[in-house]
Amino acid sequence: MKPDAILLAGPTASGKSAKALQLAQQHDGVIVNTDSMQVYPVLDVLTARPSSEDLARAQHMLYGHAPLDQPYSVARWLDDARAVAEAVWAERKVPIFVGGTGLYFRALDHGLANTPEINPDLRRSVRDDLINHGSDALHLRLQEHDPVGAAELRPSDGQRVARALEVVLQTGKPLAHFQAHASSSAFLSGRDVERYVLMPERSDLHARINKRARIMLENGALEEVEALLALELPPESTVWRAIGVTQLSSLLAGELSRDDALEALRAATRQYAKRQSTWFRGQLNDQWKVLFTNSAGDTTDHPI
RNA sequence: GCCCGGGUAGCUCAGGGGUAGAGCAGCGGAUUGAAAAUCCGCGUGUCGGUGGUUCGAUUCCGCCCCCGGGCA
Repeated sequence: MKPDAILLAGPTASGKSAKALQLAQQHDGVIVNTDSMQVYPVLDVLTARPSSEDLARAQHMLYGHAPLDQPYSVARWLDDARAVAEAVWAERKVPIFVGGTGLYFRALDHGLANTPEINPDLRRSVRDDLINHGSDALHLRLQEHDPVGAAELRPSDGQRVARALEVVLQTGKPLAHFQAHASSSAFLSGRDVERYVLMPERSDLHARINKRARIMLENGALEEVEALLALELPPESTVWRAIGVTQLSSLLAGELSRDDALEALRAATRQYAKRQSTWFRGQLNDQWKVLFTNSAGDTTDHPI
């Protein structure tokens, strides 16, 4: 029995790509990227996109398709994912959503609030204020317009404060107003969905991350960052946030030795994997099945 | 062999007669339109070993071990 869709989550370097290929071959599936950085081109190696061998073994969608100089977001991704899923279903195939971005999986499962598109000028002005005046100042403004929302956010959480502020400034309604209303974007609801999350033993995951970072550096990650820098993208481009960009830029600038840059890349990746693990532990519901792999390589599965 | 300097958290190091503290690493948590983002919390330790002085030693003294550097 084929499911309508399969969700495969897991921290970075947990072996998602290999598992995804296995599932794709088993179910005549199409692999759909569910990672916020692999949507961009250029940093193929550094963002650990599937290799050309992997791409040849199954159909892959939403990898490297997002222009670097335009804003992309979970909402755009969710629209793209729905379009892809419908096309895959039309071919009577199974979409397999694979990635490490917890928020994207949350959007798949629960949809997003129906918040209107924010005017780009307003958006930029709020983000500029965040940079120029700090998140505390922004939080004070939020208190005037949306005291309830402000009370729920830490004044130091600039990103969420800015988001709440831009919504209330444009719509006159607090963000919570939109979040409280069910959205129509949870297009998987009512379908037969299998959900898996890969959870390797932490020490094993660290070893895999450390090894992969070295291989990334040997396989052209540095040249990718050089190519990215040459594009002279605006500072607000999301791709600058990809792990490794700052570390390898420092290496290119001569501010870090190769060994120090490698260690910094590894540490940042380990920290990211930890945040991902926290998300999966805390946010995924009992419809998810955990595939736990211990350091001996044995995998056991259990409900989350 | 002798003379210095050093041995304190996973790493780099500070401290000093009342069982110790920073940075980094690490660990836990939050997460609704930049989410690989953003934010919150937590020192995890035979203070090299062993004798001695002392009410009390990681701190002072002796001896031993180890790591640097110098003189031979």
